Parts: sequence; structure tokens; C-alpha cells
Amino acid sequence: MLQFTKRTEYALIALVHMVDREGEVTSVRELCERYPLPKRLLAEVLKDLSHAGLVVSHRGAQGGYSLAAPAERLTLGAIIGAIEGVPTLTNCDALALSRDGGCEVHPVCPIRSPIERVRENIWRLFEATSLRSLVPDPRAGRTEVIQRLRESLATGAPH
Amino acid sequence: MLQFTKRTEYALIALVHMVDREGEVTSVRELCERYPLPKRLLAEVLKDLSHAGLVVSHRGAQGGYSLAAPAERLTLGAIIGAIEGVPTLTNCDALALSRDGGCEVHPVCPIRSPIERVRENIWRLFEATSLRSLVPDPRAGRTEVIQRLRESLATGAPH
DNA sequence: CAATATAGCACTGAAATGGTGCTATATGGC
DNA sequence: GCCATATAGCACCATTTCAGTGCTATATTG
Ligand code: SF4
Ligand code: SF4
Repeated sequence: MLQFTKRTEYALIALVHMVDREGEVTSVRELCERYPLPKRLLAEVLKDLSHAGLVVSHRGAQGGYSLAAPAERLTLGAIIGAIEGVPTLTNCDALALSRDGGCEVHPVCPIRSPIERVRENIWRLFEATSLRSLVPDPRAGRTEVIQRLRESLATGAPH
Repeated sequence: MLQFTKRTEYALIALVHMVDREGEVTSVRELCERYPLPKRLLAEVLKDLSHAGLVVSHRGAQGGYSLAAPAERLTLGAIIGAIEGVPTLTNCDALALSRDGGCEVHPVCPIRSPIERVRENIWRLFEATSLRSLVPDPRAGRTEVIQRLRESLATGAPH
């Protein structure tokens, strides 16, 4: 439905929270005390982020998670990719997988390539959006997203 | 999963096909002879497009559908909106609906506003993408999407 | 009137997603 | 050493969404 999953939203909430406490270690319990989220599910999400290398886990008492890189370097694209996988936007890509998983229309599909262009643009937007730019009231960098996107569009021509 | 539904893809295929035959009337049968799509489902999709005013229906024998406007005026945004509804990207919007449908996190959600900005950008991209620009080999206007988006970004600042 | 084609509406089956159970393992403090 | 805390891993169920179909009515052409 062209919508972020709850898992992705939870990941973003956790990460934005962690930006405010950059350098510190944040546990799932802390997050759940602050936001009314299902603890176990949030834990799964943090695990995924850890697997993707976006956060670093610290096990044991006093443990938790901390950002694996400065908030400027963590992009929305990387976050979405970690939780939902790289957005496909179409179903063509299933072709590369199981044999009969491919789209029947593929050979005569008139929209494959055009849609791919749109997909690239969206993905580019996500990649150009840093985690820090998602933190409310950064005071500076309010227009970072737009600026970066514009640069990105200027260079990478859509095919 | 941040992906178009099959219905939307089918709509795009039908519309792109109709651009090639602008001015003519295209029936669901014709479309199904050309592309291996489930006829009944495609019919439902065309109905939706008709309801949204993107195509004009012609009932009875020799009937079918024709574009309701030049392909330049039909935007990807309008098409998606017609089939899937306006993309919400988050679930906040459910608040406006049933009473207990609202998100629990809403009052303390730190990502609502930032995500909204992202949503605006994506939506803007869709609005800036005309149906004609989705037709393969338009010869001209290959970069129309990028051009329009750039203009759009230059004027409408993201809030 | 018969053939074609859309209009409308509800329904089923499959897949994705939200959310949970349970067990193992690592760390810090007493 | 032992216990409380916290992540790791993995499977599982419940809900929602989505793809696809059934059936009937209505409009148009010849
Ligand atoms: S081939 Fe065409 S119809 Fe099939 S999944 Fe790709 S874009 Fe969609
Ligand atoms: S309030 Fe926050 S968590 Fe809830 S749906 Fe909106 S963005 Fe997502």
C-alpha cells in the first residue's frame, strides 16, 4: 500500500531517540518507558538494525544499543533497507528468485523500465535523507534533505 | 512494504497502452489479448479509474475506455490515488477515522512531522510524473520528470 | 432480440504484517 | 558464585491487506 511498516516506524522512533542521546547506550526497556510500543517487537526491530550494522549492541546488564555511526551518516535508505529490505516498488524482481515466481507480464510489460526510473528517484530521496535531518528541530540543516536531493538529481540522470 | 499493488501496475499498463492509442476506445478484452492479465481484475481496476475520472467509459458493444485527458495532464499521483488512495506512508492518519483507530504513540511520537516531510517529497514526485513521461521512448521529454521535480522543489519548501 | 461490454457488489483464498512464546547467552553488581 | 538484566535466535499465531472470482444488472450496437 506504499506505506512504511510499523517495524520501520518503530526503528525510526528508536533511532531518533538515540540521536538525542548520542554516545550513550539505550535499552529497549528505556524506549518502552518513553514510548508506548510493544516491547518484544521493538526488540526484534533493534536486532535487525544491529544485524544491518546501523546500531551496536551491548549485551548483559546495563546493556542496550548505541548508534554505530554519527547521525549524519545513517540514511533513511539504510534504515528502510535494514527493516523492509530494498524497496522493489514492482514485482519484477521476484524473477531473480524462485523459478515460477516471475511475473507473467514481464516479456511484454510496457511499464517496467519507466517504473524503474521512479523507483530510482524515490530511493535516491531516501539515501539523501540522513537520520539527523529527521530529528525534530535540528535548528540547522532544516533544508538538508531538499538540498541533497537537488544535488543528487543534478548529477545522477535517471535512465 | 513500500511497493505498488498489482492493481496499480495493471492500471499503469492499461493507461500506457491507451496513450499509444490516444483518442481511440480500448476495451478490457483488447488489453487482455495484449497482456496476460486476469480479465476480471483488470476490469475492476478500469472501473476505479473511471470513478476517479481518469478515463471515460463507453458502455455497450464496441464500448471500452478512453483517456479522460491528454497524457500530459494525467499524473502518476492521480493514478495511484485512484487505485490505492492517497499514500499515507505512516499510520497517523487513521486518527481522523474510527475512534480507537488512532496510533497510541501519536502524542509523544518524535517522527511524525519529519516523516510527513518525506511523504510530501514522494507525493510531489508522483504529482510531477505525467503519464506521458511513463510511456517508453517518448523521444522527447525523457528528462521531464527530473525537470518538473526540480522546479517543484525550488518553489515548495518542505515544512 | 442477441451479442458485447461496462456497473456494482460481495466474497474467497493467499500472502504480508503485527505481535508473542520460549530458550539461550552475555554482562554487571552483590 | 549467583542473580537480575538485557540481547540473540527462532518459531509461531492472529490480524490485515491484497489478488482474484462469482453473480447480476444495465447499456449499446446491429
Ligand atoms: S513485469 Fe511489469 S507487470 Fe510484471 S511486475 Fe514488472 S512492472 Fe509489474
Ligand atoms: S504517531 Fe508516530 S508512530 Fe504513530 S503512526 Fe504516526 S508516525 Fe507512526
